[in-house]
Amino acid sequence: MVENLVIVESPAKASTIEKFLGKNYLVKSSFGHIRDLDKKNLGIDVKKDYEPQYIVPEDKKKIVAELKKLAKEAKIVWLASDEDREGEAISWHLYEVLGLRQDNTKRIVFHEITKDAILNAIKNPRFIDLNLVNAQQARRVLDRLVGFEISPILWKKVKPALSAGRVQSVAVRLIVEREREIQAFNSTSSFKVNANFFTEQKKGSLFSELDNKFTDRKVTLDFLNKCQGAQFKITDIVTKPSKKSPAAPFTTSTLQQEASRKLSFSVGQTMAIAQKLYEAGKITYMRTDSVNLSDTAITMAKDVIIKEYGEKFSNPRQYKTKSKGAQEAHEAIRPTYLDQFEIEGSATERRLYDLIWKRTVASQMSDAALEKTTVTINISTTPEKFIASGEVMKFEGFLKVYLESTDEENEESTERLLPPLKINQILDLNYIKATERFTHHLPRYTEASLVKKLEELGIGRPSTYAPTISTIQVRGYVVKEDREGITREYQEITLQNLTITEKKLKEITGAEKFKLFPSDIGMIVNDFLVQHFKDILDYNFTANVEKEFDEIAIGNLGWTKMIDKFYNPFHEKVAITTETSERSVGERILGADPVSGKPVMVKIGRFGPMAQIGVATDEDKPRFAGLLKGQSIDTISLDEVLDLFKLPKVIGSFEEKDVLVGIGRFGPYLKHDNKFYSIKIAEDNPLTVTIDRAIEIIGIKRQELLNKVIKNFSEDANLQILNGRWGAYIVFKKENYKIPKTKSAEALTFKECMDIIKDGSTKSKPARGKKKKS
DNA sequence: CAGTGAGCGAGCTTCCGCTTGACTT
Repeated sequence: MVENLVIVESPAKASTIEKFLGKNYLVKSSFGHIRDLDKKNLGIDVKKDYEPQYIVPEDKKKIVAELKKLAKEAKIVWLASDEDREGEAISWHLYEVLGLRQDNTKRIVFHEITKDAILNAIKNPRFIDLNLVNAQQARRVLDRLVGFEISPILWKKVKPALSAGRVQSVAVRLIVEREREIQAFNSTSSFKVNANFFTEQKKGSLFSELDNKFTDRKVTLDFLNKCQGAQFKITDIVTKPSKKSPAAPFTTSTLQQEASRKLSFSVGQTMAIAQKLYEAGKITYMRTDSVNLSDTAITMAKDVIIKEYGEKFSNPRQYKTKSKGAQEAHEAIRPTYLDQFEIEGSATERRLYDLIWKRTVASQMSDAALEKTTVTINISTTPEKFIASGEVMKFEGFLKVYLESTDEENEESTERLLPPLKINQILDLNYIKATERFTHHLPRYTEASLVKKLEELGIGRPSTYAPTISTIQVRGYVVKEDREGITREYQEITLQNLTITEKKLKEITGAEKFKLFPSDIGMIVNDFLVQHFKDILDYNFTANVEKEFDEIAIGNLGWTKMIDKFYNPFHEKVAITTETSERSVGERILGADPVSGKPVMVKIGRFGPMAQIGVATDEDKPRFAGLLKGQSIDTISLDEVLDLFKLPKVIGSFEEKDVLVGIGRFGPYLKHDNKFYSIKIAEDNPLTVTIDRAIEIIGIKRQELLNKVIKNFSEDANLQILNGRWGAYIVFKKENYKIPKTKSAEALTFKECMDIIKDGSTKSKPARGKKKKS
């Protein structure tokens, strides 16, 4: 029997702490929350003052039973869950469920996993803070009420199995509104003018930009005409020191952003890799909103920096959090041992570790010192000026290790090293080039930039960013995809050797990679929610209720009182909306069909977005067509819809059989000789695909099928060895069998195959259907 | 796998935040 039982939230933490505490302490983990509201119904007795109906979920019963047993044997139970709202609630639930008593229970907290911090916590126990617990109950109950009362309205009015919630619905709203801004955006163009001068007998060159942009071609030409034969003189040189400071150590959100920008990881991937590193003891806890480093970490960093880079590079500092609603129960994300420059592990683990190491070390290094020089160049014939700017690094500082990336698209910079220059120097013009540039719409969100935005709004927590991003995609509100850019023409006008030449050039614009786009369902659900639940969809809703949770946490407000004030008007709104709102299928009438005169509309059907000509009556059946991937109810035009009804059609013949192009359940396809061939929208347009291209597609598919077969057997046509996604496998009568790793697929004989089949142990199970509930 | 598409409708779906495994393909 052990005298002291310590309960923390995470098992990795438990084993670390146990080492610090010695034999008299047994450290166990609760694996997060051990109780939650009943899931089968609302889980709240609204009539009994919102009494929560807590149950221990199935997958937590085992750990609860074990803790209960250990608690009974221990003299003192130390509740050491995190020091935040959720952590306090975990301690309280443990207290209740394990049947603890005041006299044998102590509540302790620490923000860093160091021996000093733990021992210090043990010396300063307190009791469970019920006000903080109540703030958590209010948070929990509010989220349940919002989610479980609004979602069923969506099932009724839009589509079954949809969901709404305080966090996810706002995330979707951000994406829908950004998309609409982008659709409404009108790009304008202007001419950016750069000049390049010779210096020092044509050895060097000086690059500069005009302090003005011209709105059209004519004004630009006028300007260039004036510059022909003009004199260019340096009138001013200003040199100013400047500095750059390192970014704060990683939190969950900034780690997700940097791993996305620098390593192209999705937020889910980043968290999965970080979890591995954490469990291996390589980094501190990865779900945190704090930028704090422990004293030991700061000392460690200082030692490493002085040893590796020298005294001048060291600048120990502590950062302050800027994010709204941060609870700072943990340290920032950092390497456990800063003197471990690299680690063993998979490539992604090593890369993420490297990123964390650099960020942490850089945060403890000196500012970089720069010198910025701005040179003004007058033009004798016109008041505009050219500006050349240069930057010289005086001291590298933290930049030796790491520089944070930004979300902005990389605009070409004119800042570079300048050649030696003097005031009143006359410059010899090489060329002036005016390039037409277009204004940009705001960028679409990536997973990581959406997390950043949510954090700014104080919505969601480190532990939920990745799951939220996943939920809105799983529900089909949002898709992450690439979009190909379009080719755009732009003009370039050059003055060189006293002649002006004009060129038309082409560039690709608007290409997107791994960006979040709202789906039709996402837009319809969003519009419905914004219309009927404006206050909950408000970007400040969370911030406002957080203020009330804070009041509850300091004992100024009763939690059921707060909920009551929210629930009464909310529930009434739910009832009214259920009663009176129209079914919402996002129907949009685009005009009349030029052939029949019947109305043409788009809306959400049973199987997704569709177009329809005519309305169902007793004698008339409407015609239907599914929308293509990439088309949206919100933006599709009448012509595009009419095109959809031109399919299916025969586009020619091949091997004396018709080739048909159509759009089916799984997108556009070719049909030939009763076989189907998918058409990829990114590569071909089903409406304009030619017979020649169709034959090519058929050929490619046939070749793929040939490559797929590794071996046929004359003994039995049912038996084949095929090449699949996971290597070679055996197919026999439509069942798949794995090939033991010891055998080579090509060399297998008929008998060996039949033995494998008879044995049956490597038979693959049928593809998993819908997840069974646990 | 491939031209579905409202109306009677079984029973089900859903929230946010703590934490890790179980699972194939």
